[in-house]
Amino acid sequence: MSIRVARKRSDAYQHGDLRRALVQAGLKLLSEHGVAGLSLRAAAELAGVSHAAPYRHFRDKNALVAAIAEEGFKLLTRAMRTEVEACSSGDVLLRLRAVAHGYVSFALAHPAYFRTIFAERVWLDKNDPMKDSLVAASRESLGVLRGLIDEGIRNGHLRAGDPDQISLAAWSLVHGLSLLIIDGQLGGLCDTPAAIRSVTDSVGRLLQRGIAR
Amino acid sequence: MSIRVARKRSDAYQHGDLRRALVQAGLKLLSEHGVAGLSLRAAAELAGVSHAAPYRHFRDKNALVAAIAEEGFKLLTRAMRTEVEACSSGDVLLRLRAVAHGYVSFALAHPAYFRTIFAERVWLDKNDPMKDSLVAASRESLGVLRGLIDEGIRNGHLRAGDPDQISLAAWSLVHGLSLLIIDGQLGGLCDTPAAIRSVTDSVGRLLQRGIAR
DNA sequence: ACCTGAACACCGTTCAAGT
DNA sequence: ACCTGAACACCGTTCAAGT
Repeated sequence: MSIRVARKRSDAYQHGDLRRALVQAGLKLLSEHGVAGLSLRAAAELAGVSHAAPYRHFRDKNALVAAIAEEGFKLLTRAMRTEVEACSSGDVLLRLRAVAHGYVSFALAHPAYFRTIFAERVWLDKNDPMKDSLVAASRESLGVLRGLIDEGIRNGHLRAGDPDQISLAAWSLVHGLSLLIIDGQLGGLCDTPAAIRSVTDSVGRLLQRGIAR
Repeated sequence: MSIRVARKRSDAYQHGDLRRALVQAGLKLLSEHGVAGLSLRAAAELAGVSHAAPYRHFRDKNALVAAIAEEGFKLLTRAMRTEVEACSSGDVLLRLRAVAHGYVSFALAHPAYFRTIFAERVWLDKNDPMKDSLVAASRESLGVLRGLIDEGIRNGHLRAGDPDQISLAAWSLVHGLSLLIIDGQLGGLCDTPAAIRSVTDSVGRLLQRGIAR
């Protein structure tokens, strides 16, 4: 996907929607140059604006990263929902596997983006006024998984248990697997989409055997 | 733990063991100022040496990070071994839980360090001549987990299965859980050692139910 | 062989000044 | 209200020069 960044016309006094343009620029930088390539100055330049201009819209770099992360969670949520709907099965276990696949696939397709979403500094900055909406976006992402687990427990396809614990286990599993792959720990094990599905499924099945009735 | 960095005496021509001093300085910077606080220039200053001196020992910052990561894997390995030995049970499942606890505890005790160990750039740089020993250190870490799983399959405490798959699932689970906690995703759920053990155990049990005989 | 100091191209952040 | 340009304190990296 090619990301468009609205540039300020050089004869204009104002940009119009600089905030949005900076977020788009950040996404472009992340996807083209990785985490290290994301800088306020580079984003400002892509938006056709001076390097100090972003400070009218974000109080620091971390605030821009938080805005990008929020956008990222929405994309992650959509990626998981799309997989679940494509599955179109009544079987909760199959749909859980689809969510897992959506999660891992998103991470592999947008590694720098995925890492940025979970970058600690975004989460540990208590004063960020944007934090509420970021947390909301994150909860919605996790909600896709959580909803299926609740449903499985309710209709008896999953063994009775604490849904918080089960969600956390499932989330940890797909999160860890995603990071091990994109950090290169598995030595290029997952190059093809088929290989991704195979690894995700086989790892997921082991947990499923533990939580299924 | 307070980390000592050997400084060059200002009247001396050479440092003596600058390479080692820079790695120690890196560890100190990581533990005191986080990932963002780790810079070649700051490490050089801690070692009492000019900012260009490190380039006689590391071809770039990434090479220093790789050396730090190698040291980190050794500490991680020791942390897991210590937990397993303290467990002193013949039960593979109990010892697996001890390994899991060692892994997660290490991550929570040294978050910046843990993140650095797995930083993608360290792994994706194919040309780094140090990569072989880094990979060896990483394999030894994973070997602690892997050894227990092999043993469990051999003596029948674990269900028969592909040990690669089972190891990957277990590793993904503890890795994901560690990162979700240190990245603040769980909202300060794990503040006390008891809470860490409780979460690790409950999540681990779900996977164990899937892989135990 | 090992280290220094100056230099270059980047950062994030602040602030007075412009429109 | 929004943006610019200069400034400051940091980076990583290179390179001629010193011991």
